[in-house]
Amino acid sequence: MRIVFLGTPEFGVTVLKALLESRHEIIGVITRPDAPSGRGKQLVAPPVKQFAKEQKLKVFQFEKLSRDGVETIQKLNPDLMVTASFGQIISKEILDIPPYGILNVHASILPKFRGASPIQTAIMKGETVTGVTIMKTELGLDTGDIYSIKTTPINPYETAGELSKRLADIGAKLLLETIDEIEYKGLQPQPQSHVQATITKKITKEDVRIRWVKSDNEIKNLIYGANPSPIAYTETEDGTLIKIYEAKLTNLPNTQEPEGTIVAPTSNKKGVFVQCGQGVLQLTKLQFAGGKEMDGASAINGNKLKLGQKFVSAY
RNA sequence: CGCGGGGUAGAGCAGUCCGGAAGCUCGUUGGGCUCAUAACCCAAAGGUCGCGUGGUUCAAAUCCCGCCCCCGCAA
Repeated sequence: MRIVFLGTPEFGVTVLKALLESRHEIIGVITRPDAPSGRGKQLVAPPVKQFAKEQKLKVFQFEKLSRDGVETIQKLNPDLMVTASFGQIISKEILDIPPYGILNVHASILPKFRGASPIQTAIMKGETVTGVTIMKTELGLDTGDIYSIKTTPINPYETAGELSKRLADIGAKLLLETIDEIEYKGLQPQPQSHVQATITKKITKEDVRIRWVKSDNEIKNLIYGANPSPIAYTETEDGTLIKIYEAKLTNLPNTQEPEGTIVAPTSNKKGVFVQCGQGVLQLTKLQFAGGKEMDGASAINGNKLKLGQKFVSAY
């Protein structure tokens, strides 16, 4: 089929790549405009654009697709369109263009975790299973009828980045299979159970501030769900910001210290062990402003953190 | 020209303001103690102090000039 692909970040690249290696023809790629990013506010192209350019595909960027892109898509005249974390709403006018409609690759088991951050949210909520859904793109937010679902377990110490990569691979494969079924076997989509739907919002800086009153396991899930972006953090009482990349559950008994305190481990091993609302969590990879990521022992060795020191825990 | 921090031994840091013998906590190697150890004791190796083979000086990690690299915030 002649396909127009719409996507923006790395997740989309994986899906686009799979389509490119398939029997289908990618007649156009639509992505969001370059945005100023990083130090110095340089314009950076979205990953999908970078990849598509390398592959010599036709790339179109629209500030607002529904407003500016209708004519372009009409001219391309695709059989099918595919979205994978595109990040923009698609108007009815565009939805009606391709005869096979628009398929969306969503990284959750719909109707659970609709919205912007299904992968991160699944980890933060301590889910043990997640998956990918191939569904019809509609006017609503991830409300379209479902064609197919594939599930996968979430590993205990899996980061959102790792999970995202796995789900992208799974999603890409499932998408191709689903297109085949639709085209050759006339697969029909099934409506979602809207009453059971849950929505995930964009993860904010405030969401990933560690609240030490929570349990060690909840905090661990927050840390892994926020990795590699935006990264969970805490701060010392003098206002030093510390990013936490990785942590380990310890099984150490609770101490008498208030939550957020760096406590002594049972062994003489060095490390950053923090008393949580319930349980003691070991911070194994952290980063201070201006520095690179380091392990817990290094933070202690360099006197960056000391035994008995407290992280701010009340907000 | 968005704001800011940093580059000193394998790791994390101090020393830089007020130039004058390269240090700290670990790690590594060897030895000792021990039933044993990631614990403890003793010893050793390991650094052109980011680069210029730049400038000032009797003397530069430290002051001045230029360049490279890393990172936090904000977006």
